[in-house]
Amino acid sequence: MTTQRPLRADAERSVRAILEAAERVLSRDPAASMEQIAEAAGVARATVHRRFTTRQALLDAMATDVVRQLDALIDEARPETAPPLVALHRITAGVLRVKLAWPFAMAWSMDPTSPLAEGQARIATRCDALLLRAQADGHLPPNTDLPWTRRVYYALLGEAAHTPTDIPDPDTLATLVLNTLLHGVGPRT
Amino acid sequence: MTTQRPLRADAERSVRAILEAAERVLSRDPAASMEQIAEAAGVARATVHRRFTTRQALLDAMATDVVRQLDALIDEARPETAPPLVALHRITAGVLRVKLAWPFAMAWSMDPTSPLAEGQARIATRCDALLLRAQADGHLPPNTDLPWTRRVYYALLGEAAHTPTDIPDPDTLATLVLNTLLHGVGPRT
DNA sequence: GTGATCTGAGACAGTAGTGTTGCAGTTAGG
DNA sequence: CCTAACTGCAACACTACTGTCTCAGATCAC
Repeated sequence: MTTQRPLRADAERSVRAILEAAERVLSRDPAASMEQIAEAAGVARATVHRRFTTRQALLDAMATDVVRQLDALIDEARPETAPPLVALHRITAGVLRVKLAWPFAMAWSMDPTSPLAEGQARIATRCDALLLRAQADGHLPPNTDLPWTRRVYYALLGEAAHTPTDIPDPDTLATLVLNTLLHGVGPRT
Repeated sequence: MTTQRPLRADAERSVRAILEAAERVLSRDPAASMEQIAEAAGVARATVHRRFTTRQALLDAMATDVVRQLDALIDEARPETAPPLVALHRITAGVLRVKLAWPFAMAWSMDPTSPLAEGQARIATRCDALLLRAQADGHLPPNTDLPWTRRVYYALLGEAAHTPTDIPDPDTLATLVLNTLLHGVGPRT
């Protein structure tokens, strides 16, 4: 939808500026107009429509970009070969980085009404596979409810990314998320 | 804003129908128009505007109603006298009931951009007080991060309410939420 | 029953956003 | 350097929603 033949350098710059501006503006107000996005990007409204024929196309581009980042980040964590908890920590920190930089795109791309069911499902599957490895290593009980576990994991990620403190460290947050996921907030016996 | 002198019986009925229709429609599409809401309520669009001068007024009324339900439900759980975990279970089940019946109003009333900061804060305070009692009874460790605990609790409530299964039982869900909150998904040692 | 209140229907003006187009001027790239 | 690609600007048609108003008729409350 967005690319047909390679764009010229300045056009490529416009695309980036628009995507980043859209993130800034929409994370503050999801109903913001194309005009507000254009203004924040420092381009004319017509230019936004030239690069993204429709508002929906812009949102899709943002979501696609985020999903691509997530896939890449999971690859880098070596989820099939690294020790499960290590891979889990890497992925958690990586996802938090993306969430902190692209909160709107992230939320939208994982929304059930978003047109990225395929990407969502692929990521969920990879997540489940890693959780199964963790289970095999005894970090999860044999009778674990896998869907519930994944949903709790997602929810904790979302919550951690909303931390009010300034400039949170993704690795610290990842530790918090995984500790909470595995052991809850109750006393360690 | 909404009530000045007691409404006539039929007007009261319209108000209820509109509120319930708004919940149905907006939980499917948060951007739905007043016309769609009116149609779902079985009244004319003008009637919606007569009862709620503005779209915002309608949303506020929904949120206010939900906050009132939450306060009542917390009262009934006797959070200051009942054993902390018992009160917590009652409240959890109650909140889940409200969340299942009023998902949109609930989300909107707890949204940071919603104009109900006061109610949100009061409920958070009551929640914290109960968590402190649980801590005093040894159900939470002494060094507990209370805000994080509360946010995890909220997140788990939200996740449990999105359970895809049909007609989930609030008490079963409450047990799941509290077990996960206190012990996580890892193996019980 | 009677008057006050509420409703549906329809029309109205006003606002705001979307997506398109044409054109003159700028910029990138071979 | 010269062409093709890109941009800003301004205008345009279009759609959709909001909020208001009027009025005739239904419904409630006393």
